[in-house]
Amino acid sequence: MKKLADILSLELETAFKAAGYEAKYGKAVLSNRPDLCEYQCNGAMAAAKAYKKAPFMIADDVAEKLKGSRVIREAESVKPGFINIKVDAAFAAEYLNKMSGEECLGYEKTEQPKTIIIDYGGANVAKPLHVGHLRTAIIGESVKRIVRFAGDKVIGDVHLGDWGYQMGLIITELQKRKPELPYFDEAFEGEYPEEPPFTIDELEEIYPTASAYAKEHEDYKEKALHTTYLLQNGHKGCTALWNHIMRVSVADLRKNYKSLNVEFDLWKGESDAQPYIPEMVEYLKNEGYAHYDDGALVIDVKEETDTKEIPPCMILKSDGASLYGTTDLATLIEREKLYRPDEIIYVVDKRQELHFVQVFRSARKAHIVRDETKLQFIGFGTMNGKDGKPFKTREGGVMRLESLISDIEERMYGKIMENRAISEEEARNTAKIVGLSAIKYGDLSNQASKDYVFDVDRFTSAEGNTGPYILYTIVRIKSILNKYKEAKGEPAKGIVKAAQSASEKALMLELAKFNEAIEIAYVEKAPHKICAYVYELANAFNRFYHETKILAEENEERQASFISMLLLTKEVFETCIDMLGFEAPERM
RNA sequence: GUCCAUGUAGCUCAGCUGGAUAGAGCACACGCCUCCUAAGCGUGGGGUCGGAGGUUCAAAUCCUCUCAUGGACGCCA
Repeated sequence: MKKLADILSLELETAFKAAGYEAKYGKAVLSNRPDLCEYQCNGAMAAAKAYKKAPFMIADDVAEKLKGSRVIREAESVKPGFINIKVDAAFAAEYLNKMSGEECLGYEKTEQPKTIIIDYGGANVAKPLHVGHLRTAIIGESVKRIVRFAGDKVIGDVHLGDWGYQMGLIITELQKRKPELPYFDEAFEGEYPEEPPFTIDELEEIYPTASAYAKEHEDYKEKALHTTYLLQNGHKGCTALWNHIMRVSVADLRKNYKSLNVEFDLWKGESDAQPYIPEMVEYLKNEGYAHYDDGALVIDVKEETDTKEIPPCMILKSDGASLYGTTDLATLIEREKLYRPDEIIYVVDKRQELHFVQVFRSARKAHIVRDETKLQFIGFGTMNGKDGKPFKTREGGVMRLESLISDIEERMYGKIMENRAISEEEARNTAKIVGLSAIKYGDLSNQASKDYVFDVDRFTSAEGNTGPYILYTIVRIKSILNKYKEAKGEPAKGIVKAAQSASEKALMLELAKFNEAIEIAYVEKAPHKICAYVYELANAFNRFYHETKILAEENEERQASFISMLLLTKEVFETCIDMLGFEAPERM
């Protein structure tokens, strides 16, 4: 359904026209002086020049024509030429009732759904997730959910780092430790065992050990490089081991992502792109898109309008090996072939922006993607500690995601036990839910492209603009609804009556902004806009809550209206936080 | 060196396709639970919007210059 601001604009346009001015000046925007009005129109000042007339005279004319509007209850012309607007309370109630009857709470889904691939996560096989993987997972998941809600067909791809030197290292280290395994016996003819020769814990220990060892020992490093080569060229034993590594590691990754409420539709990796590379390289050479420069095969991506030198995109190193960009281009070939996406969104650290400029330009130039395929880079900033430097453990190492999460859960658990007398099991469970909201909201409430300070105390504190504060608000609503249900049965939707108090009306207008907030977040792919909206809504609700006795209200009709509004508020909240990637507990 | 981003209250951040007195939260000082979860609500102090010019009736917002910080700049991912 139409956004409230648009409905108001329509009224204004009509009024401007009726008063003899161009309709385009009649645009309603949210008031920046809530003490004076709810919406405002600045068009009279813009029109003043065109009509060579004092702005307040125009505003007067328009305000006069707005009298009798069903939507606008009050339109006042003020000082230089503002038109201050108050929405009709009955109309607002009507609007909410319509909202609660609609599938997406009044948000209009896109008419022509696009197919969009979101590339996020980027976990590395056999390496534990660490805080560096947090932002892409959280932001990517939220963008995915927003876009999906908006009606597009979305495919989330984790795009695993599952190919290359790291795998060679792991296999080499395995051979050193367990040389008797059949995978290393070139004469072995039988079936390899189904059981992997290691556990996930061993696997996660093996990589850092091997990596460190290789740096010190040249012969070991060469062996690892050779093993990588063997793997990439289909060596039987290596491939079998690689499959084991993949299975064990991916199972563990799934578990970890699940606890973050992050779900991928595709578990593709760099290895999936490899089969496309030889043909792609031939194609690039034959068609003249790529050429040799300093021994390396590159694609020139410079453009006339560049303000700085953009280096070429490298396809093959001078030793013939492929690179990051090669895999990315080959991945694009696969994606075009399998999914024909209208758009591909990469949620990646912003420091990689140049790399993606090179890849995108190469893909266009060489027609690896169709001209109409949109390629978008969403770069996010660094997660810093309280000292403003990249987030580290107290010892200065990289913090594993698991420990970060359990730290936060522990904190939330303590807080819950302080405040409520509930079973340990429920407290643990609630701590998980609330803890996740603390982490995610703390991240998402910042603009993605900026660096931000990850402050555990602040995020978990539940005072101010935090996940726990939002959840607390929702829990309050649930509590009232449950009590009402016990006493009077199932609450009824869509019977909201005109507001009678200021805080009630403020809440209603806040609810009515839902579709606009989602649209902005969708267009800008900006989860923090949803956070801002949810926070405003929570404030509006809590103010209303404080001065309104809902369950004690004696007027049945009025109480039913309150309850109906609460149902809608809860639904709006839950829809929003679902887009942020977390949920609310029953109690906290 | 070149290019990009950022700079808003003591701290953490919104606002940036120009509009009225620049907003939150934390912290600080107060006030509010015989009443639906006080993890709440309210009141107050706190600002050269990094600096200087310019465009405009109107600039935190647009343009130019400048300072500070961070980042990226062909064989890593």
